[in-house]
Amino acid sequence: MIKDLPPNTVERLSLYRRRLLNYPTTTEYIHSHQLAHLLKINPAHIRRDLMLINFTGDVHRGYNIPDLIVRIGEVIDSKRKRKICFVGIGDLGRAVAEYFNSKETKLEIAATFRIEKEPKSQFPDVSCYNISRMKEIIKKEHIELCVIAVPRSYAKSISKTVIDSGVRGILNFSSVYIDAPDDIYIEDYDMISKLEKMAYFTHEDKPE
Amino acid sequence: MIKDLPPNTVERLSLYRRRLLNYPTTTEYIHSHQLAHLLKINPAHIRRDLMLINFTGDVHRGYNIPDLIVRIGEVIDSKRKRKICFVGIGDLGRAVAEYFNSKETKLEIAATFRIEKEPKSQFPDVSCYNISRMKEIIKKEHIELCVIAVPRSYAKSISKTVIDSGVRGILNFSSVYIDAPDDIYIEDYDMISKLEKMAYFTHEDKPE
DNA sequence: TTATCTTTGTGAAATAAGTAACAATTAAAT
DNA sequence: ATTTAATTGTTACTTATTTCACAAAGATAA
Repeated sequence: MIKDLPPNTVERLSLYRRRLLNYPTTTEYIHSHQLAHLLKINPAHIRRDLMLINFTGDVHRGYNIPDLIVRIGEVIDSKRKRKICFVGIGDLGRAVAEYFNSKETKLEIAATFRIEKEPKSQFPDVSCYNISRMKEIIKKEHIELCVIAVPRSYAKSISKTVIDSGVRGILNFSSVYIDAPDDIYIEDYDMISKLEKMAYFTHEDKPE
Repeated sequence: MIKDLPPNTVERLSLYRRRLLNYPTTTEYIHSHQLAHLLKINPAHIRRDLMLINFTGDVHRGYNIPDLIVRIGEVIDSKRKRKICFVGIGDLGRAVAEYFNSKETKLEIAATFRIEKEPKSQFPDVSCYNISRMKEIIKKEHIELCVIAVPRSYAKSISKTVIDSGVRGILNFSSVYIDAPDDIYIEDYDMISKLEKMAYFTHEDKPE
């Protein structure tokens, strides 16, 4: 862990690592502009972020990939494992779950919850419960982080339950307002507003 | 439609409207600080955004809700309907789909695609096809926007197909790099980096 | 050996995003 | 009629984020 990095830098460091983990293992070094290209950002941005975490590269070969992966881990990962649960998020969860099996991450999917009465598990090694058991399981498993992607009508009470259960952070896809104490980290993602923004910036009939 | 609004303003305007549509219908006016509270932002921010779209409020009653909803539509919506497809996104899609039935939106889910050989539709009125039929359907239906949430191994070829089919914008949840021409709007959302960021900002063992 | 070229590391500059502050306004209370 | 109180609209300010631009370093080629 390192001091107080800007939120955007933390997020980018995580992205750098993900990209590097998928980089051809035959290459040992990468230049700032190569990594920048993969992320569609400016090379100076990369250099600046790495400067912030005191990681230096070689003027000619660039940055050593394995070392950088390790360094990013030292900086953004906590020492212990952090447990996550997914509430009502099937497909998207499956799309990202493969990463959670890598030993590079300190995050672990400890449980999933669904609205159906007797849900079947979507992931091989992760149990899936009905939402009525959330509080019990979250406490028992010491789950700290939570992703919520349920319809409006459920979201409010579910968020209340997970907060009561001791969760420290929520990634909220549900588009409802979550009222939480200041020490709970809430990140809202509203897919519809992203789509409406995308619609705005992709249509031609712009002039009023 | 109106001039060139900052991307973040467009996104917020969309959020304002969503919140207002869910506001109790008995209330006709809302103050900047009330709306700000719902969005966890600063009231001045609201006033600024509404200033940008030339919407004025009443010094005492605040902003007229129905009028504001209309004005936001004039500003960010296109005149015609825009069709969207979801690829490999079941649950999250379902969680947001209810909004697309409202006549306030110009967005319409025209099709969903899944990896399974013979997928069943998740939405009452939307057909679901196997991904092999994407190009055909996207062209036939004139689908312009696309949300991709498939596992890594599929993402690359799917994004290529949808771009070839004429889609104008992609919301990419898949964490793979999408190489697209400049006139295609790509918005990447990486859930894992969000979770890693959340983990960083919610753990106590911060000092190095 | 010398010149050329490329890339890092980083201060400075530029841009974007968000917040504060307050005059102007006017309803409601006195 | 006068005061009080609240809220908008807007300018100025602050902070955050991104990009530029270039010296320093050193490999490679001439």
